[in-house]
Amino acid sequence: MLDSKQLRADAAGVAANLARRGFTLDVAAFNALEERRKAAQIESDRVRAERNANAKAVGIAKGRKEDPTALLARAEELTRQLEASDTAINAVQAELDDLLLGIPNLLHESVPEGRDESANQEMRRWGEPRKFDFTPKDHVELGEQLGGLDFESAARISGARFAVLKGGIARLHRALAQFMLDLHTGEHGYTEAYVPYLVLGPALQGTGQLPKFEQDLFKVPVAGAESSFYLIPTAEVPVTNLVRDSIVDAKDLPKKFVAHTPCFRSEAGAAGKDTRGLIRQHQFEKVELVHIVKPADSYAALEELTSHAEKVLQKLELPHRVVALCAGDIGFGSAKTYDIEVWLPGQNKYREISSCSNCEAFQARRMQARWRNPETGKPEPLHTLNGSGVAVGRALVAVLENHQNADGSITVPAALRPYMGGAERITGN
RNA sequence: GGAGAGAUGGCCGAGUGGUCGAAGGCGCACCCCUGCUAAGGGUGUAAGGGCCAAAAGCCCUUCGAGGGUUCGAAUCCCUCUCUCUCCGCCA
Repeated sequence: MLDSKQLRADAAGVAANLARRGFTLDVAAFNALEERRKAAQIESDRVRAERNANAKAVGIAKGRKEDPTALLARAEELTRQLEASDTAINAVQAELDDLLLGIPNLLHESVPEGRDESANQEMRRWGEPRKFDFTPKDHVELGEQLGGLDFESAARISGARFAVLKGGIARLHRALAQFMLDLHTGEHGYTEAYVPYLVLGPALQGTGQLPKFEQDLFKVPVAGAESSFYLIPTAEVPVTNLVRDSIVDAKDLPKKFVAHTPCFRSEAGAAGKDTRGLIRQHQFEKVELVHIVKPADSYAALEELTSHAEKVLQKLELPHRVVALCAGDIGFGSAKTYDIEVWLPGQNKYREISSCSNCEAFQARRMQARWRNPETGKPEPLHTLNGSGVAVGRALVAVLENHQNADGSITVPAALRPYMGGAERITGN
């Protein structure tokens, strides 16, 4: 959520920034609501102050054995007034919250202009797409030939957008996740976290998925309870919420977490898109990186986090490029995002395998996640960042397609062999 | 699932209807004294919001959450959540 002080002080500037993403901020509506809220709060505070003073006077009068009848009459009147002013303030506040929670984050000045992904800016490339002396297959064909990728069974069990992995490919999938965790904890200084996969609404509101994007989530009702669980769409949700409602000591920053979790997405708006293979599933695994940092450090942290995700692909010998998302393509809560795209020979193009975002204070404000700034002595919002390090399912796709051989077998990249019992190749069962 | 106990400020912990946002301690910050290795004294120290150009100051809210009783609730009542102990069950 945006800083409402900034919104009040510079509504036009905020609106101009949001317009870059194609979001129209109704400044007049905000100002009107804010005026109403302020008036209601002043009135409510005034009545409450009088009621408090009056109640105190009653106590004092009784202590002195004086007659409190007049004070009591006034008190009843004040209580009635208070009910009215509370109703008014609650109504305005609810409207204002709705408005504020639906406004996306401000963009960093370095974000390129543009309406859609065609305007994204390539920052760098690593590796050369391999020249095949045979026609490379895509991962679906490779996986089915190897007997390790079974979409038919998955469809029977759970319908579309699920997969069953078996044998060497299932192990490769597991190996990828283990490898990434070990790399990030061992070489990049992350603390591993194991977190809940079912979360409550406030956690999702903290990271920005709620209230606006409920249709993207799987909701799990609990018998007899009024609140439901949601399946996490990314580990970003439980991990970033580790600092919700807390004031972190400056000496404990930065915090860097890595977590491997399944992710669940309803893909409500993606009908017909990427229906082939493992690219877009309802359930997939991801290794997620989260940084909790001082505001002054967050852009350096974004570069660092992105480089950590790239390192995974480099060790797996997977050609890739880094792209700065343009204004119109950037996610709701992010101020700046780099996507990492891996080369997929089966599709003959680069496909997203990681998305690294600096959310600045956007999530921190929603979560009340703060640090005590030694310079001011005051609690101030932290900056939060997250990025995939990387998506395991898509990494599996990339390994299969990039390291395939003419006979349909897969060469296991050296970095993964320790996790594969030393195996150098995956062949059919 | 059953029975019981609890939830108060960064931490510990007092507080059962009225100047309680809350004693005391720890921690932290600053100051003073002393200076023979370790202490002694003082002051300050929650968050969120509002009025104000700003500071000062003042006001409101918050004692797990929500509701209720009351002129007035940390304190009484109800519901819920979480934690701990014992029993049951279980990976």
